[in-house]
Amino acid sequence: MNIARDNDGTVGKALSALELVAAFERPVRFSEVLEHSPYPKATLYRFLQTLTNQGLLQYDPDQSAYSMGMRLVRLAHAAWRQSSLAPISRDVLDALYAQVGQTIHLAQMDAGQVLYVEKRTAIRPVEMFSQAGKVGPAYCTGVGKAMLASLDEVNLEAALQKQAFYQHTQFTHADAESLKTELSQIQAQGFSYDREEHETGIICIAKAILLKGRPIGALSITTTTARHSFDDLNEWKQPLTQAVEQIAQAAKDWQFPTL
Amino acid sequence: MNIARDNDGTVGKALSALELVAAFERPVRFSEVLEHSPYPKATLYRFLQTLTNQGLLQYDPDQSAYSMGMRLVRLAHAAWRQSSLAPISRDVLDALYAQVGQTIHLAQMDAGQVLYVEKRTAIRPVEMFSQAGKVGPAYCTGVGKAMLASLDEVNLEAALQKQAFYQHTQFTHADAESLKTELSQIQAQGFSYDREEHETGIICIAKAILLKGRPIGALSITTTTARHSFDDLNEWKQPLTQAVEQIAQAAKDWQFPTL
DNA sequence: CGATCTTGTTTCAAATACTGAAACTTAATC
DNA sequence: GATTAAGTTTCAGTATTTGAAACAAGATCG
Repeated sequence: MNIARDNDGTVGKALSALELVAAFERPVRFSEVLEHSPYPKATLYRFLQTLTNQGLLQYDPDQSAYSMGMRLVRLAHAAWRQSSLAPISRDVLDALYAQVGQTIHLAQMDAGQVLYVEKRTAIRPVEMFSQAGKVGPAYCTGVGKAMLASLDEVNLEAALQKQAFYQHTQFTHADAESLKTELSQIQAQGFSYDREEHETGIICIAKAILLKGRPIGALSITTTTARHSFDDLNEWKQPLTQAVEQIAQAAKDWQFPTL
Repeated sequence: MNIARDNDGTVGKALSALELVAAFERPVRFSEVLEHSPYPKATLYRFLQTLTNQGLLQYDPDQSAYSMGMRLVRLAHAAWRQSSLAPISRDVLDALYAQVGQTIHLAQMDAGQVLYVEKRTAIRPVEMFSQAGKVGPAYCTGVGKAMLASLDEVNLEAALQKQAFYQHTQFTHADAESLKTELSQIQAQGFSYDREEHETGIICIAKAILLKGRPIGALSITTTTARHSFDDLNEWKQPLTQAVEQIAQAAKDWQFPTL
């Protein structure tokens, strides 16, 4: 998964150890981490100690297990506030949600994957980190394809390298070629669609948010095949476009960092 | 602020550089960071490069400015899910909120500070990272004092070292002595109060969540002097206690990592 | 109950990566 | 076009990291 990120000396290695712990999604014992680690015992041991010292990991002596540390939450709060589209998009999303009444996702790109930074849903208007911070694949989601379609040659190739092309449903793109064909279409029409490519029954229309020609995020309106047809999606083109433009404008004013 | 965290070789130093950028709460240029950094130019430069490579920072060539990276949000998502009380407390908080109808905070300890991991409010039921991940002082908040009061000798001393004792209002504790006196009271009565110590007009009742005698978090019900008197707070003792116990039980079942 | 195995922690010399003054390159300003 | 400021690279000296191996501390077994 992380191919090109480990070339950064001690810091890079320590972070890859952190990522290792994160992957378990539960507290893990030292030896479990060791099994999945490329580093020798002593080295990994010191990494985990350092990370724990630094508050990026937590150690529970009772279970003798490591889990992710709360310092990350604090740091992410800073990241979310200063580098995510979420804070500047709040009002726009509220308005859009009021208008269309469907589930809305705001996403950004991270390491070839889609990272959801904000969401609106009927049931629970906003869910915390349980939703924000979640990652998803780029090659089979509306927001993912929208962003890929407006990447330049170089960045696109890099991103495509990282796609897994796992066949989630019968509609999922199987390879880069097939995906590329759709990307040019998306580029032409300005909208991207998810036609049950990620999950059966789930469809959406999405549009990239551009700043200086580069995608800084994407916005999508999601529904189910039970409630709407593919054609219905197009009825949201106008409100979606308006919301995207408002966010783009806000980002421009806010001197938002380009990807 | 970070006194004892820098003794961890390269990783610790790099993280302190990251924290430096976080402190600005906006994109910063290299030289701005340098001014506030203890490291020489070349060293800091390499740190920022490494952090950027690793996705913990983002670099915007147009503004030539660094900001916090999205990888942090992804990592924090993992932390929040596996190490915060928030996921297991969701239903309890919903029920408590339904019952008392006041603002509710769920917090944990991080480096002597209070870290809010979940919240319920009337206006916007749950706010994302804009609320979760926020940090506050321990010495002058209900949740902070509740947790301090149930710490053991050693950890308490360590935590007290880190308190700023900034005089937010006329009611704020001015020093460790004064605070300690109240802590023993809190310990005796099992509840902690914020009597406008952090913000004028804001009062709350809080209670620590214990696991094996150690505080793993705290829960508070907040209101204003305009709407309630100090005595009114005691009417929530029962529901608050119940919620705290439910969360403690859930944490026990979940083998929640102790601080 | 002592032996054996498993898991976690520490040691230490060799190898490596980090350090930071200084030189250099750009870009901005006058 | 000269001057200053901001950012980037170099390089030898040095401090850190590395990881095999030895060690400790529990568990498990015969």
